[in-house]
Amino acid sequence: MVDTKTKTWSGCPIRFGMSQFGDKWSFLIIRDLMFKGRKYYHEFIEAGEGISTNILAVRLADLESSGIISKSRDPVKGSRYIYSLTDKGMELIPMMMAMIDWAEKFDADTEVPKDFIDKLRKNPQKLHQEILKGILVAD
Amino acid sequence: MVDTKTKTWSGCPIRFGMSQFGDKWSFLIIRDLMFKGRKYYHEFIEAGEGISTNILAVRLADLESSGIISKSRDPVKGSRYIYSLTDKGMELIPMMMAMIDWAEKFDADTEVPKDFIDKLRKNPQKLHQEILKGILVAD
DNA sequence: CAATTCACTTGCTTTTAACAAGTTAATAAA
DNA sequence: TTTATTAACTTGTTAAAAGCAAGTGAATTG
Repeated sequence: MVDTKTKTWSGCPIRFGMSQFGDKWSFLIIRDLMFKGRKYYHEFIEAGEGISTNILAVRLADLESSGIISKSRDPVKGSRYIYSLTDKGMELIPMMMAMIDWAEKFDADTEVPKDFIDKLRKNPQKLHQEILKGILVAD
Repeated sequence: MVDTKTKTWSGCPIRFGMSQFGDKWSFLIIRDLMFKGRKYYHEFIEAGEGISTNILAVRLADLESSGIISKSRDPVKGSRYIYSLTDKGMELIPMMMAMIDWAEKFDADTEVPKDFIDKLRKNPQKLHQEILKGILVAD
């Protein structure tokens, strides 16, 4: 995506957000990095959402050029890369938590672990910190 | 959009959110309704983002069928409709506020009124209430 | 050093969005 | 009481993006 048209494409914060991560696949990649512990290309593919390889490559490149994620060689296995959220990406945690909170209210089929939702509603800042520290237990 | 494929398309809250409002135009329409006081078809067109009429019609219909917005005849001028956020739509306020907060931090060009940002950071619940009551002064 | 794994890239088909023009329903003006 | 006008869409066509399948090239393992 990364919309380059729309005159200057700035001024409005929502428009800015959309220009940086405003599509389904970007959200799902950020979710994987933020909550699911996924960090490799093949893990995003295998997440089962059905993203195609070319689209994943473009989204990862876009998110990287937006400074939301960063890419580095895996020191353990040099043939692969590790993707991770930058500070800028991590600062999307509150927005993602708000979205999870909303979805849990309105979708009966949404399966968020109970203690995650409890923590989210009782002590969001603590949950935020846990996610930052990577203590979060992946569901 | 409204993705009907993806086996059951439920379980994950982020995926659910994406299925209901997960594209640029939906976000911008919600923004217009939530913060800009726009409520007519022509106002969304004239918002200047460049949405085309057919896409706007589809997005409005999708958001309505998701229960995020509702549509009714304008009592003053019966030839037009009024679109408004439902309670479900209003509950997206925290998510939108989190997004605005984020964008303001990372986009130098984002122009959010200072008192809006101040309120957002000092007393988000009060701001939330003001938006609900429609007291919000459009920028 | 041959084979394999991982991370893409390329080419083609299908779907979605953008653009322009036309249609319909409800007032407002003549 | 036609006639025009405004508002809200539809429809048809073109352009762009996504989905799919197969191929490529750099590491690393056997």
